[in-house]
Amino acid sequence: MSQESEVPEGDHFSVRKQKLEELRQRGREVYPHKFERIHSCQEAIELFDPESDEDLGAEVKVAGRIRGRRLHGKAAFGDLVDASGQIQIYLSPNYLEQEEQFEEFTELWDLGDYGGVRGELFETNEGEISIVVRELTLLAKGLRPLPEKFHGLKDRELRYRKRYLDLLDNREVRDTFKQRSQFISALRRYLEERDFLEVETPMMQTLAGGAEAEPFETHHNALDLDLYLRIAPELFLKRLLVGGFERLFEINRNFRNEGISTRHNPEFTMLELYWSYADYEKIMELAEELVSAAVKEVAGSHKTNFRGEEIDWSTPWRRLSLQEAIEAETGLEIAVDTPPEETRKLAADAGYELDEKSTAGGQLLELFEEAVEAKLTEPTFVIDFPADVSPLAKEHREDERLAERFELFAGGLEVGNAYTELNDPLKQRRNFEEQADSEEEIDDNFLEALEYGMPPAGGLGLGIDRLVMLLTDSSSIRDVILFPLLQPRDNG
RNA sequence: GAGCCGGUAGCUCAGCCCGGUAGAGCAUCGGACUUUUAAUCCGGUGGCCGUGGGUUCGAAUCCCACCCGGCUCACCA
Repeated sequence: MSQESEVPEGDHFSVRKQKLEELRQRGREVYPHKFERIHSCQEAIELFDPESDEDLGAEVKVAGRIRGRRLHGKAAFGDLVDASGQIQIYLSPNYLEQEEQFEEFTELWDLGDYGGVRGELFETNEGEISIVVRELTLLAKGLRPLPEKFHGLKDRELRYRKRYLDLLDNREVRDTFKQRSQFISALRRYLEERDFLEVETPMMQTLAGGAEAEPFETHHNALDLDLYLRIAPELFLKRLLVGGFERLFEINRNFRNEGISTRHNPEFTMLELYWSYADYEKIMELAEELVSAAVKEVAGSHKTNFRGEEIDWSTPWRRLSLQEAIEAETGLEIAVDTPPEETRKLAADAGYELDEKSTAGGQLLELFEEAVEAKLTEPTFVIDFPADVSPLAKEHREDERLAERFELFAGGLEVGNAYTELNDPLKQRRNFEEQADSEEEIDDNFLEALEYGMPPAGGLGLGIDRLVMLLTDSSSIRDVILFPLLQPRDNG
């Protein structure tokens, strides 16, 4: 530096602020507006010609964050990182156009600062393609130290609260979220290519219907109107079937005011699609083609690993009825209309403690969830659910005690739910009335829409977060949601 | 909501059983060093030991409550 160092001791933050001031006093812009980057780090490396006899190769102009720095008196090395990768920069007063930039770099720059670099490519004695720096531009001063590079950021709480640091330090995290994006993009493309229309329906609803879940409540001031965040888009998407859209889908958030777990975040992403004139058989074919194609596209293979087990997404997928699934796992043959107390007793004898449910179907479902669900590793359609737990599904064409409904499981997780949609407005009203608690309001506007005539249709819901968990071998849903909900803290 | 585990320097971690006044590596600061790459060498700074209470002459350490997080379970998708 010019005379004595102006950088006294102190904590990281104040030391860096003083360096920033010192740079400003030297006339340096600390947060410039732009930088004409010409090459990514990766492109710069690829530009290097190992055959050339020249000491110095092509001129490049790169920008990124300084993640490593090795100072050697009159020489210095730095690692410049951008989204494409990283490249080493080499500084020496001999090469810099402004010699004083050398001590700026060694004394006033810090790890984590953003910088732009112009210089020529060369290969070091150790064989690393590097840039000998001619001109150095500070692009943004960092005031806090980044987590240590070698061990990375490990603290789970910090990783969720400060996801930007997690992304900076942990490559797997970056890869997971890239794959999430690619997966959703692949699903969308597949559906668009088949003439499905993407729509958006209300997140804020006066009645939270389409699923059974506790909603979040909110309020519109100007209308003085209580509203709910949606728990499902289903009832609105079906209105659009009435409106004549024959193939449609929505990829968006649902909100459920329930417990948080490794499989549950209060807001989560669902794909829901509806297809006029299709039934649940056709929806099964679509679902397996859609998901296996998207998995293949993102993973490069139909096989993925989840919690140490391989999942093979090749079609066709296994199909078995709910009753078959229960019998295969427990040996219990239980009819859909076996009274709930009896089912509970039979299950208890077989070693399954069930919560009390009011309906026969509810008790059967409980047994399935308890005994079977976690064991369904390979993609499996469990079909033909009890009608009394499927109020939005059409009754089974061969057995009115059943609904034409399937759920999709993989890796022990429920990832999909689908029906031949109920389009009989009178039956739908009866189902709502039978199901509704006395307090609960029925969505009359939806029923009115059905009364105008909804075409026969199949519908499907896919839990995107859980599919991404399976795709990326993430054991917690928080690892596939960039900012999972956490209890707020003072610092974060 | 319940059970178990965890919270010590900016980061990664020891110390806790068995109480005696706070440690390491990286980062940071000062010094040496012109091809290093987890650079190296020498010397420093840095802590309300999650919060509050209790026991004790003395608490990071033992006890109680609470906060935050993780895992398992419950509710659910």
